[in-house]
Amino acid sequence: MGITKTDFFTSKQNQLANLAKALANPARIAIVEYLLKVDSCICGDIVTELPLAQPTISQHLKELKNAGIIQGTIEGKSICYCLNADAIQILQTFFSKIITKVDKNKCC
Amino acid sequence: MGITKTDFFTSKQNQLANLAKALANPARIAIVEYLLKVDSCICGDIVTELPLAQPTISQHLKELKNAGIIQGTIEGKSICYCLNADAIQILQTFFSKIITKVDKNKCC
DNA sequence: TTTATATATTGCAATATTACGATATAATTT
DNA sequence: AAATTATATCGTAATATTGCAATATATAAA
Repeated sequence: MGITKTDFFTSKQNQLANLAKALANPARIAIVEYLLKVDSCICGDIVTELPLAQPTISQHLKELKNAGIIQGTIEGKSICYCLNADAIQILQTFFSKIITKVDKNKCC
Repeated sequence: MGITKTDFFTSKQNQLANLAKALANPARIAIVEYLLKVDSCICGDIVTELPLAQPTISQHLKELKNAGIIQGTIEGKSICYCLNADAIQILQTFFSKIITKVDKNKCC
């Protein structure tokens, strides 16, 4: 069909999948890395930094914002974006738990 | 277009995006969580566990395996799957670095 | 060797994603 | 107010993803 069976999974599973989906693109990884480096910036800075058109960057920022990975604050005629550690913490916790719990000896 | 501009990004950025993409689906999150619980299992166990058809589970397992998140070992007529902590470690390291480096005071 | 069991592959329909040109919106500057 | 600057939205084409029925493959059991 092409539609994920969201209803059959828990809200936690859907939350993790949505956060992962927001980062499932190299341009959005690059945006996150850039924001980590400069702490905060405006959309135009990213357009200059990455080899993608302005509407494309704007769309990627929207997806990161919808997922809660970044936040945007209106500052005059531009919008200041920065990372939201809380959302990334959810992913970090999930992967940390896996790392500590995986028992290589019980693997096949 | 619908095609990611892979060539314009670093291999590290593409690697992180591909790992995230492998987990960007609640069914695959559920598979990972199930594998974490039972340490290892066969495809049929997951088909019983999740509300998806056998070909769909098989496809999800293939994607997780291609991304390096799980490994499969042939055991007679079935295939034993388990988590590969190394791949998940890459994501964990990335997110840990973000968490420790994000400076909330420099946010907008 | 026929049958059963376990998983993978193929083919397809429905939907989602990626990218961008054109254009809209909204605040700033002149 | 008109021009400029910064970002968002719309529309669209190309491609990718999701899910499954049908079928193929491959090993084990009878």
